[in-house]
Amino acid sequence: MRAPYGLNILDNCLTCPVRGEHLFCNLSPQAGQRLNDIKSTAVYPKSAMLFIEGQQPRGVFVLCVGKAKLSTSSREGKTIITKISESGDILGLNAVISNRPYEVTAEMMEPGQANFIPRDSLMHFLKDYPEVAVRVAQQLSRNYYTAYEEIRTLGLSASPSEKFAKLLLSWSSKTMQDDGSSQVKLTLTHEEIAEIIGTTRETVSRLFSEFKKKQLMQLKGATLIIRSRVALEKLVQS
Amino acid sequence: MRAPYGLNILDNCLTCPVRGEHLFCNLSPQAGQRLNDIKSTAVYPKSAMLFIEGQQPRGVFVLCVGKAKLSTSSREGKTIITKISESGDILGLNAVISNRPYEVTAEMMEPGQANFIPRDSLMHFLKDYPEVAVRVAQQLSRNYYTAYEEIRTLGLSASPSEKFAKLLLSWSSKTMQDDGSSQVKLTLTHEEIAEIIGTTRETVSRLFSEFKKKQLMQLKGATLIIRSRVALEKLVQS
DNA sequence: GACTTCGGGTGATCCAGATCACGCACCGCT
DNA sequence: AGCGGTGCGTGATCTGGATCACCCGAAGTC
Repeated sequence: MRAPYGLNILDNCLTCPVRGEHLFCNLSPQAGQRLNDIKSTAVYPKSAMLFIEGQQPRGVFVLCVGKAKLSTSSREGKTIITKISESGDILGLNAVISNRPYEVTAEMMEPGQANFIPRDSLMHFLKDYPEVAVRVAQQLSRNYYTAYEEIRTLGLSASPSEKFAKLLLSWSSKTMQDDGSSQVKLTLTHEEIAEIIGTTRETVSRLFSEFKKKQLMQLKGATLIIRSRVALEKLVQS
Repeated sequence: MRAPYGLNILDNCLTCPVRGEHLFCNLSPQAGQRLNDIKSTAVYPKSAMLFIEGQQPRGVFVLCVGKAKLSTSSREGKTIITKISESGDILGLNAVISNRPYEVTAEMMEPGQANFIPRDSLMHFLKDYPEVAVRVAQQLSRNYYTAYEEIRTLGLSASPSEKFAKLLLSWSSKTMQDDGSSQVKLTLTHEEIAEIIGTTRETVSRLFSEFKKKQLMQLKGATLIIRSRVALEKLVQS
């Protein structure tokens, strides 16, 4: 299914994986060249940690292949997953720009590959190519919006069912069909889903049963079929 | 107590209110001049809305005098306050940079004054003065950290008591004494505090009694006396 | 084959905090 | 005074999920 990772894709890894809409796309030739010079590529096994919450920011990672989960933990070990990053995403940008410790832990969920750009090189790069600095600002601002959405979800939507419905909707919007239904490969465990919506594994289990019973979704093997977005949206308040 | 607001302070309003550490400080003379040209100043009464969640971004506001509360609401009217902004803060920057609707509502909590910079002017300003663009990126990144803290608080710390303790700590850190105690003027209603920590007014009332009983704090008129940070910190987990 | 490990399902119990429902003090009215 | 509005304190009740405690099946692995 997924493209194999290997040297053959290294080259186009920084060059606009899908729709060419990400940070380092459509740069001037010089900027592109410079970027190529300062980046280095590495392959990571499953469960590899790109960086860990609290570490000093070494640099940013541009995820090329594989998914990574971003999470924070409290001292007692409670963990929340704030984002599942995919190919093309830039990880660690905030920490690097503001020179504060990484605020999350980034862990590969499957074998994959990423470009690394050291902090110093990146900062110089931004100084030399102001066009890129503006792009970075916009990227940061998008990150902020995502975070804000998260705040709204956590702060405004009370019940686990609501957050679960939101999560399903966010999944379904990626693979929309014309008739309003959609199919998603379910790669997360109940435990992980629980950490995303801030509840317990048991509750997630019960939510699955409940939603199936209510005909909101259906499960065939690892394929999740979302029946109607409309019904889900009714569950979502905020 | 608070300095009166009036024309006499207009001029230094953009020039580094306290420690000169904010976005538009220490600019080159040209940049400073340009900034002066594109800004305009206005006075706002209590309860004035600088902008409202969902509006198209007209521009940014630099708060000069007065406090403003930033909040989001769900459709059913549940509201959370995400930040109490004070003099020197820049409001609406994210929306303007990314050209998305304002993600919060900004409402003056007391009469005050702010500089307004229209979106277009600001964007041109950033293009012309790349040094400032980097500063903006850093400011955005700080905003992001604040948002992230909020997520941690909402997502990781379970109980209202914990969040309340956190809030008290954040207040106390502004006016620290040597002996670890501190005094704060309490300007918020229980209702507002409830909206900050995501609970109900009644619970906030009970938290006040509880914390007083536990000798964690004391209330003299509108002055809140925080006894020991250490004890509060024990309540805070994440 | 016997083992552990991991993900998942489900019932029973419990409790913090939301909700409801008051009463009370204070302030600005006219 | 008399009145409404607003903020606060507190009891009584109810309930959604966390927690605990199992069991089960599938997939390694020795």
